[in-house]
Amino acid sequence: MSNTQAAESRPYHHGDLRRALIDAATRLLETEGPSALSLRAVAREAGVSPAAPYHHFKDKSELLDAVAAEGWTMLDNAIAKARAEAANPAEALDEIGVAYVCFARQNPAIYRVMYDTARDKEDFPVEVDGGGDSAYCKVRDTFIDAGANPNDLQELELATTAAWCSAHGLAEMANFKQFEHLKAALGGEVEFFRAVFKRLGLAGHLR
Amino acid sequence: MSNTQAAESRPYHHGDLRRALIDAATRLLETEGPSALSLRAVAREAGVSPAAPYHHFKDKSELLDAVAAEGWTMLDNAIAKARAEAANPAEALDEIGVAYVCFARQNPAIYRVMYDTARDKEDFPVEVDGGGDSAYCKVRDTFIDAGANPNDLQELELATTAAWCSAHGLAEMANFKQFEHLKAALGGEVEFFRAVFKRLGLAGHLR
DNA sequence: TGTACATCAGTGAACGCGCGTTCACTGATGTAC
DNA sequence: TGTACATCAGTGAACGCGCGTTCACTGATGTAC
Repeated sequence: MSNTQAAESRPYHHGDLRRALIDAATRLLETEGPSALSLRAVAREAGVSPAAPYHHFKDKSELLDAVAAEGWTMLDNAIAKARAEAANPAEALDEIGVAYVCFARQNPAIYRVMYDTARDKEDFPVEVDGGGDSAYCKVRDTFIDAGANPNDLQELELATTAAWCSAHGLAEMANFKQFEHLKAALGGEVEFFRAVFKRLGLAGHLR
Repeated sequence: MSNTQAAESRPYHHGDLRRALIDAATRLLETEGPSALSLRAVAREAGVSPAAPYHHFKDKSELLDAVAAEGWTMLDNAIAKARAEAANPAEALDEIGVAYVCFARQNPAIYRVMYDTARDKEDFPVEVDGGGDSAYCKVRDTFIDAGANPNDLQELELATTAAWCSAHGLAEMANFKQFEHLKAALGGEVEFFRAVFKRLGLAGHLR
């Protein structure tokens, strides 16, 4: 009806279909769940034909990779924020954990895709080596801040791994019904997460 | 060709098709991966027609539930064994963790199905309440053996949850390439798992 | 500034596929008398 | 022990479906002269 090129009319070419497809996939993922995520459904959600995505992604898995990559960036940011806002390094470890699990709880389907694609590649999408600023490195550096010996690399990696696995495990199980009375007793879900990390005492027995 | 009713000829009725279907699903899962697990493929693997499974399972998800249930039983047994064989309660906590992760590593696809069906139900398939002998209860009781106050239920549940989440997280990430040099440095995968649990110090700071 | 043309980003119809499930059926098994 | 019959556990063909991907195409955009 309208011939303006504003919001309601479809543009001649799509401003940025790549972006729109990633957003559409994310939206679908969170509203319909991972099993509903087909390339056709993503195209439908974005309002383009089923063939259009192929101009931006080699195939379906490349789209999923892009969604996952965006998820890791979001998670990186959440961790950086938690670290920056913590009062001290020991608290930072707990708060990073809380932020991690909160991210997973708020974006469960994206979180799922992040690990599914990682598992397929048998590859952690965060650089473990090198002085990068990946999420993994941020956690490791926080252990050093908290008093870990920066020269005992093995101990440092074990500590980081242990912390990361705990957070991932909690993230995956956080929605189980069995935890509901614990959450209620502790005054909320976030408090429950914090209590679990405090119980783990991540920074408690550094040499 | 043969008219004996021994192994090579198909029996008139199938001795125990329900069992055979669960086994076929398990086999497919571990050889082809979760995405290959269709009801038709399971029937094919078991050597029956696509409609045959419907005499034993309402639908596909009921088959998956049965596979998952079997997995939980296997995991329960592995945990019971580790607990029984440990020299003392504190060691038992670590060894239960190791046994847990080893089970997941040896049956990755079943493990995946176990948690996928659990997640769909938002339900831990181990009884948390009641004096049952589920895996969860075994871990909790081991904490009591190790000196936890049996009357501080909240602390007890937090400890059990923290331990369980750690094990689950490690199980999901154990195959990532980034851990390979840690495994090598520690003398093997199992030693790596043990080191992570020791680092977590599960029993270390009980009141 | 205007025109010719290559390139790019879409369309929509079509392909072949495997899926979950249903259906009417058949042949073996178990039971009542 | 023998027969009639209900029940049970299979078969195999068929259904409709949505999927990933390809194809020839078209219309808008950008560039060279």
